Amino acid sequence: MYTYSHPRPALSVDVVIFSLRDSQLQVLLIQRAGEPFQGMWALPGGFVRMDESLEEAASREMQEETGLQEAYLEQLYTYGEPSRDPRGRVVTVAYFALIQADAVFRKEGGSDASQALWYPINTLPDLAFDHKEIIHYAYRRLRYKLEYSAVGFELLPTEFTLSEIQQTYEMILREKLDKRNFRRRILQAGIIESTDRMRSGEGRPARLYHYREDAVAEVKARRLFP
Amino acid sequence: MYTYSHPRPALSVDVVIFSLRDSQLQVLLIQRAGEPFQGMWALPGGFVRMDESLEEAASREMQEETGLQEAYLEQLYTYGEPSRDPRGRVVTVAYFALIQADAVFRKEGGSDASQALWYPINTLPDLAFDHKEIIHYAYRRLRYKLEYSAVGFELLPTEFTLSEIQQTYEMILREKLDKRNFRRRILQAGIIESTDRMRSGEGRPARLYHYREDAVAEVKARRLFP
DNA sequence: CCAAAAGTGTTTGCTCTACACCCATGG
DNA sequence: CCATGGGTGTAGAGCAAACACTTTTGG
Repeated sequence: MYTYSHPRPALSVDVVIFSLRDSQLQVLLIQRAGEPFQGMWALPGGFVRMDESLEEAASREMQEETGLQEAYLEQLYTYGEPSRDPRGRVVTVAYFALIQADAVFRKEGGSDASQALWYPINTLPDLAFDHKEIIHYAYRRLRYKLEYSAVGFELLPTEFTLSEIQQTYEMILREKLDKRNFRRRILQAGIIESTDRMRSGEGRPARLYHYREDAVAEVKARRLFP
Repeated sequence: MYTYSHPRPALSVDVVIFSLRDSQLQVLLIQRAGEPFQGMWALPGGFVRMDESLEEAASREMQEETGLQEAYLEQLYTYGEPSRDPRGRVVTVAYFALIQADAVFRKEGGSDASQALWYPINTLPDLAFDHKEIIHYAYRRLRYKLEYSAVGFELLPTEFTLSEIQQTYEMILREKLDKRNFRRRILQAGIIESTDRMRSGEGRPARLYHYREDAVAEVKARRLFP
């Protein structure tokens, strides 16, 4: 069943890196230096090395582009259409990553990227390969997970106000939420704790909260047939 | 960024094939003919060919083992730990498949499998590679999807009674469901239609229903923060 | 004192859950 | 006529949604 000498597809990882920047959900893209799709934008990614796991490869690519090692990282889907890369067979394992808004970010791209830039999810440029499809799927998964898990906190700094969480949710879900219901729910869920610190800005200062690492925030989906 | 001459992992697909047999959820396994793990049981699978997509490869493997081409097939996860295959680097894309209970089944295994057998999900034998982990993840996903989608119908014959659906759900979820609530929900969901046919067995004959192909049965998960 | 954002409860409707008896058929 | 599984409705509890005003600070 398993043999050793046969033609093999190349195997790469691509990472959809999300972050909140300028009050928008943005994706990190790099501009392609060479052919094909020269000058077009693409997801950070590269080939999987023989001695690293897929997750390590994704983490390494992210580190190379952003300087960040610690982030929420989740495998998304594996794309393997024979025609997805014009140069030959390349199968890619896509990951999606969430970066905290206050994380340090190394501006200049990694070794092999000519340029790295953040793009708002709603105004993406033309993308190389099937990367547009990958990003849209990642965005769909993010919205979906937001509804039944606490993944949204991965995008926030370690301390945040209730209004900031709500804005995050509104931004990603693209809908307005009721302030009182939102606060009641999130507090009842027991996944955040209030600190004794406040943040001053315009208007009345807001209490700062932080995410409870030990929180079990998975919520059972409503069953079709319970 | 992309180059062409570099060592590449081998790429395979493995398929977790579920079916209801003898009123139990069962998985199709093959017995390994050669080393490593000779004589142990494993998932049907094999290498991806250069000219086929991943889904085509999974479908082909399923066809070789079961004789079935038409089935529900969904990509599950890609496993790529460098040490998962003792012979070298093999990355595998796992799929899960659901086969209707009344589907014709070619008993003898395919070309390279010495033997193929159905095992109840609760009494699996020792498994080669990381296949136990893969099956458990597939089972978890199946249970999960059952709760918010109509995927359960993929396991049923084209016509079925309400009791049969309920038994299917109870079997997979491993819990007893209330008959009246179950029936009300499934009928209100509008994903099945009654026929004018009945099935006689012991006791009062039961009305037969069939699945509406055009049904939109995804149910919004209960939101943590709506 | 005014602008800006933070913070706070209650009512109403709907959905989920629990629960028990009669019906139709075959032997 | 009896055993077997099929089929049916309702009341109570808990959850989700809608909704507006007061509080605190900085300028």
